[in-house]
Amino acid sequence: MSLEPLLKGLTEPQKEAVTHAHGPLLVLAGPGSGKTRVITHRTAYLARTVTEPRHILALTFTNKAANEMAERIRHLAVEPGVTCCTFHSLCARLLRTYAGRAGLTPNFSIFDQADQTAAMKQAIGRCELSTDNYPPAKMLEAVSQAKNDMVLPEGYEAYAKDWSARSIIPIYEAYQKVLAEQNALDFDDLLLKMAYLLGDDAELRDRLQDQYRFVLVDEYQDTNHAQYLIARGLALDHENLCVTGDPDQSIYGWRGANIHNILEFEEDFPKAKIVRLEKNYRSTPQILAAADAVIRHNRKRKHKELWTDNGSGPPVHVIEADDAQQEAALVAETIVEHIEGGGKYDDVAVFYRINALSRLIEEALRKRHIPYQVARGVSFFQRKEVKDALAYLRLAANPKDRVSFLRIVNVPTRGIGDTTVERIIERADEAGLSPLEILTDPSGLKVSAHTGERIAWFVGLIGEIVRIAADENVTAAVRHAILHSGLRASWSQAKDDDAARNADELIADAAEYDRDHPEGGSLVDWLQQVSLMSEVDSVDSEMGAVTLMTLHAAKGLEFDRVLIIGVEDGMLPYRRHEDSEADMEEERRLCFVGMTRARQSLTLTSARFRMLRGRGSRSARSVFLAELPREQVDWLALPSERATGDNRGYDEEAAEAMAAKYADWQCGRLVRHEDYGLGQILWLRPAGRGACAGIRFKNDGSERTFVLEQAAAKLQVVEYDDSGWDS
DNA sequence: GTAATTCCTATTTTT
DNA sequence: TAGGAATTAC
Ligand SMILES: Nc1ncnc2c1ncn2[C@@H]1O[C@H](COP(=O)(O)OP(=O)(O)OP(=O)(O)O)[C@@H](O)[C@H]1O
Repeated sequence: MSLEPLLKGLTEPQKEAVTHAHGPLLVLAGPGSGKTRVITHRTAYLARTVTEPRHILALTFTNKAANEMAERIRHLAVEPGVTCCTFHSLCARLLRTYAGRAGLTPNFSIFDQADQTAAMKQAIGRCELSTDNYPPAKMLEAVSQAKNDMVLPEGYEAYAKDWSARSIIPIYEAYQKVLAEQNALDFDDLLLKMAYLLGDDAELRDRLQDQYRFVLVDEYQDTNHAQYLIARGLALDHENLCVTGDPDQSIYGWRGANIHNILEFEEDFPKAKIVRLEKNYRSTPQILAAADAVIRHNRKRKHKELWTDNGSGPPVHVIEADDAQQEAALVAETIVEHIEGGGKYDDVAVFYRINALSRLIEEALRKRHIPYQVARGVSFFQRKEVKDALAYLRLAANPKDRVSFLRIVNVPTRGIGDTTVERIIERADEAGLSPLEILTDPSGLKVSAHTGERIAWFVGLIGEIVRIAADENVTAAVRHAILHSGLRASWSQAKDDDAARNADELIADAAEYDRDHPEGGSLVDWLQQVSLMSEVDSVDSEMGAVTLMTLHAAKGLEFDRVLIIGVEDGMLPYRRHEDSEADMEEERRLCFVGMTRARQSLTLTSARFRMLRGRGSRSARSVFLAELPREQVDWLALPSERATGDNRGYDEEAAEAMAAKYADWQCGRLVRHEDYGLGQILWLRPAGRGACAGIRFKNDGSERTFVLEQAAAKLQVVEYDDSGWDS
């Protein structure tokens, strides 16, 4: 196969990026402009001209994206050998291969959220602190943030913003110790350890640079500092690093993603070539115009032109429903009409800001017999029964995994109760051994003969799993764990059919793994794959079903018809508490990402009233709806059936009037207040018949809230000043 | 040591 | 509202 077809379907700038083989390259472009396509074709091009497949590393944001890319690369007549995966799986693989250099053993466990919480509780306990004053979730958040910034406990003092933040140093230290003792890493450790290893071990760095002579990173705007160091470390000398991304689609700031990685790429790599793609191949002009109108309201951005040749489509739809049930029914109705018009279920996706919103939609779809799939890859593996089954396997793979041990020593109940477990743990801590090692030789444990028997049986079971995993395959080990642990029996006794079904699904997953890895597969590797699963991985775009997922999970995907639900003030933009403020710019980018997934038709819906957290709440119109180009949008505001008169935020005329009156008021704009001086608008939101604004003042750095109608006399907008990024 | 009950709280987004 | 955690009864 010649190179011809590889380059044929590309525009000039795309071709430029694909064929610019050596040196740093930044592809900076808006949605649907073919960034992922460039990465794919470039990989194929490199593999077939200047290097071999095994010397190419392509990093993606999700496993699904990695698999799809691998598939497309194959279709471009490239021999196998390209490494195509996420940062996390790359690091996990390398850390296993070079475990010794990183001070690990190759069978380390990877701790997910629940495991991390368990480990954190242990750590807090060891510090003799209470989880009341030091909530594990909060502690983990702080630790994760530090790790994303490559800060170790030793460096935390300088990193901590204030005195009180330092109080977590001993907890952070203890947490790391707890993980190390169990031969476990959390998600962030995978990146952090790899980044440090690359920085410290020049020999390894050279070796890896020689292995990966060309590095490509998609969705670069959402990489964190550790990922940045890894990418840079792998390309330090050859500088064959190609990154693509769109600052307007950075939506993981809350997880430590650093938008400056992409903004400062040129400074990091002065020799960088920059390619901009401005033509959108995905969406209709109507969708692009609407998305652009919204994202324009972000002040901290550089505008990018985006145009399309695509034919005109229907106007963007807005549906303002009375309540969430009605909204869900209308979504279902829209989908039914789509099918009656000859469309397919596959073409349709429903996005929402938080997972909880999927429920009503699911109900409505079921009522109309609409097939659907929910992107919930991860939560399957977080189900109690699945985690229980996995704990047996993880313990078999890594006997030091105390979290897994504690999870299932007595699940299902087998007569190894709290007192016995306490004694085991005590002994383990004294002897510096793992609980399982203590049980292997329980002579020093003062337990009854009966308990001793149970213990011996348990140790035997784990041993069997180890043997089966080594001699047979993963499927057999999983099946053995579920069957012989008594888990299956306990579920059928409790008539828990769901649990049994999920266990079967787990076995099926293992079977698929065994099929895909006729050789070279292992329990450790399967467990790793399971741990690093991403949310969208389970989505099948050809299964004849409507797809439901969060806006975050939608990144990088595309659908003919997109519906975004819950576009209400407080939901999108999301506000956690009534009085907290959303990161408006990131919320707006999230909305933008969702909108730009649509090829043909885009519908935004909202509900004036919805039940949430067990109580009802009313909400005002989202600013993002107000930012849409009114004249180009087909707007349907359903009349309120509730004659309470209590939907102030939705008073049409008031909203219109407010929009006109405060047209100049936008986030990021500078304002002057008679008393406080110069300030910047941090956020705006409708309130009653007017608007509320949060403003940070330059003089004293204070943040104050104003009701605009009341403050109008003292507060005014400073004339337009495009101060861009540094404002 | 186990099972049942109540209570009680936490719910953004995810690798 | 729903899930887990703690408390209570057996
Ligand atoms: N030169 C081209 N000719 C025809 N179609 C193209 C071309 N480039 C891209 N496309 C199509 O446009 C769509 C979007 O491409 P792609 O997913 O690569 O964009 P992207 O920039 O990565 O998007 P996003 O940032 O929104 O995820 C895809 O369906 C792709 O096939």
